[in-house]
Amino acid sequence: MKPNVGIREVAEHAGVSVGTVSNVLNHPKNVTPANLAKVQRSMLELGFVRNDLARQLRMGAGSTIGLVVLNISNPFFADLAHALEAEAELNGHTVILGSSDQNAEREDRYIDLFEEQRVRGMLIAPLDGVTPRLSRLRSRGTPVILFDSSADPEHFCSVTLDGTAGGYMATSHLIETGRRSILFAGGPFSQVGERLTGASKAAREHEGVTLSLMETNDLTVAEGREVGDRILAMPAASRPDAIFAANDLLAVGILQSLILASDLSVPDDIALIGYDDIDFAASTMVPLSTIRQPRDLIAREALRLLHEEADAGSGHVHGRHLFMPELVVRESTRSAGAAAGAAGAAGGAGVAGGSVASSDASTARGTAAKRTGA
Amino acid sequence: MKPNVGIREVAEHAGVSVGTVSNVLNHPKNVTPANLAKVQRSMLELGFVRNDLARQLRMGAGSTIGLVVLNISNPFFADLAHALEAEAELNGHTVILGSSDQNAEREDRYIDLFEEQRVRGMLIAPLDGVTPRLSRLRSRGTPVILFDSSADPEHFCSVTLDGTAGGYMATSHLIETGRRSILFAGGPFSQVGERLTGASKAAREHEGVTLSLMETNDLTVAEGREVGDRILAMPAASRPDAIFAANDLLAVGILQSLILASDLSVPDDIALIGYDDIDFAASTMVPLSTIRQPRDLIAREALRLLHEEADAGSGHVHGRHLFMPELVVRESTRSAGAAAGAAGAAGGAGVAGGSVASSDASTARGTAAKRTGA
DNA sequence: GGCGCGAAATGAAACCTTTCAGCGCCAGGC
DNA sequence: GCCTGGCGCTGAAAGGTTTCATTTCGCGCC
Repeated sequence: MKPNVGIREVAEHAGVSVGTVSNVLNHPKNVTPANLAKVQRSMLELGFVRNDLARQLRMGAGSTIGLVVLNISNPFFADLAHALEAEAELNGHTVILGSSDQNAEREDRYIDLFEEQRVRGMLIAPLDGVTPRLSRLRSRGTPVILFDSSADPEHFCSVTLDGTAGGYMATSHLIETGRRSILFAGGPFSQVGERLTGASKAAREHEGVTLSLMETNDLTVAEGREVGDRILAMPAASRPDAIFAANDLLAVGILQSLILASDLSVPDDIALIGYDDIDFAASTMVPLSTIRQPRDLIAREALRLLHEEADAGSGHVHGRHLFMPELVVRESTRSAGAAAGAAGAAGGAGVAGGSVASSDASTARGTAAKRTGA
Repeated sequence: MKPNVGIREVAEHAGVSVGTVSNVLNHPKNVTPANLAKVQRSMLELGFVRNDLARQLRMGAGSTIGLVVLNISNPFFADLAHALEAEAELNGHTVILGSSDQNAEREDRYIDLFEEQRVRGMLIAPLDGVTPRLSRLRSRGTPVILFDSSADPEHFCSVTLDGTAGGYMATSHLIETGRRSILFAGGPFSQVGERLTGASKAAREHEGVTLSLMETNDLTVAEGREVGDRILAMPAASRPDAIFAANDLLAVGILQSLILASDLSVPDDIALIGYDDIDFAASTMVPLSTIRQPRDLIAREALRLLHEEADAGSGHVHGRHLFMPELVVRESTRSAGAAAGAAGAAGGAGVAGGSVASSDASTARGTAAKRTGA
């Protein structure tokens, strides 16, 4: 219909210069009320829409934030995306989405794509830790914030939950409710390594506790059901009395599988704890105990860091921000005898051990962040 | 570090003109192999990254696709986003995300934001049907594809499941497995109207079937639990013997609530069917019968339409694309007596009624699309 | 009435790319 | 040997905005 109507047409129509129109958009207070009104009327009449591409081009950098997650179908990432997007929108920023689907090639393509789009910064849950590609990206000037606490805090900002503490909490909780033979299910281990580390630490600190492992290819419901089936196939005597699933999806699948075999009860025969506290965790047949990650806090902090890095330029000091997770006790780990303390969201109650990680945890109370600067 | 390195610096470094560098990027075959190699080497050495903003600006329109959904935390939309994004990435396009959170103001802001970004097109699950704002958007030239079959096919392309057919299928299935007193739970009705229409049509076609309604504010697990509680509060005699929940989240909540009250059994006392077939539907304590929506097909078709509309310009003929949903039978509607036919994903088996919608459904078999052109 | 000052408006430059008309050059046909 | 055509390269224009050095205007004050 109309050939593109730009700032120039508006200026002509309103009888002012392009500079004035630009000022109306960006520095209204430097414009006479009379002119302001005139220009605004012209904009309406012509149906002017500011071209953000040109704007970003001229201004040097984007108003867009790239998010690369492992899989957007995972409710944890969906919630994270949701929180990020709400937070970004407050500043007129926009989130563009990339789901790597656990595929390094896709991850690379998204990084390239986003860099070409001159995103203001990227938030990445990297597949293989920090690759050279990420380093190059950063050194070219694109702020990068990682969801991965194993990153080198010298060169990258990262925002994560303390997976070691979380794993420790979960396992300690299982131990304190009387379980002794614990199975850690999850994988690939490269992705859930910290949780495993925490779990094994807790196990080592207690006499008579054994921790066994079952690695999965993925953290999905389907994989969980397979884990469940494998457990059911074990001789009853050698079955674990508790399972720590590396995320809630897995736990849901395990639960499903165990419960269909009606001779086993959760939590009486086998206790089960997950990780993430996705919305469904409270809605499974046996409501799932889990480790809660404050996604909105993570999102907010990630964006804060991103902006800081974008604004400060090279003078920026990277930091690793570890949020302390929180234990959420529900039915699936109820102790066989009496209930262990108050149920509900009593954070960290079971993590009174002497380790550094756990004392940090109880200090931080699940909300504060600890900064490890460079 | 480096001042931005652009096509110009590359040209200088390689000893060619900017035009040649551009050709290397866009029409490599018009460039001498020698020059091509020289330029590519220079790009690598300088760490050149093409500026997509300038590119899009010059080329007139974007490589970005705006997606505005009701809530990205809803697994149905998360899956849709996932499918879209995978599909878009094939063409080097990018998906930017907006979650309106059932809030008209947010929806508006996203539409504005995306228009300013000169998206190639928008996919919108509109809150209040087609608003004047959407019409204006379209008339200014941005392709708009709706997830809402109630849209006027004269002026918009839309891609949806046939909600009426789905509602009819679900309800017919309940009736055929012997249920007579059916409760439709969901809302706001403006969003699930078609499903309700289909349900009430199926009810009317059968003697002795009553359909009652319970409106919700939202389609979430929490609302579902409230629905469940309300049902439990009813005198046992007047409780429905089947519930058709307008989506799976709601159904999950209802299930949770009913099952915690252990005197009721699903499906024996109350059958339950959901809508969407989210991943969790198969993983709830009682696996949930539901209506499956082929999300990846929808995504693909939506993008096809979007590109068609973007390329064809004003000569484009809008169309409404209705995909036929598919009945997925699981435990939660098992008939009280024997199992009704094979369980599993036996599509449409229960939808042999004489109505137009259902015969279309069995013809289309859940994959084909029916086009209602303008 | 003239001077100077601050506020407001101006218009060209810059951001980085793609496109395109034009130019030089070489091979081949006459 | 000259003309034609084709191929590759060149360099400037265009695309819409913001920025900024300048110009213009209005007003108070001497």
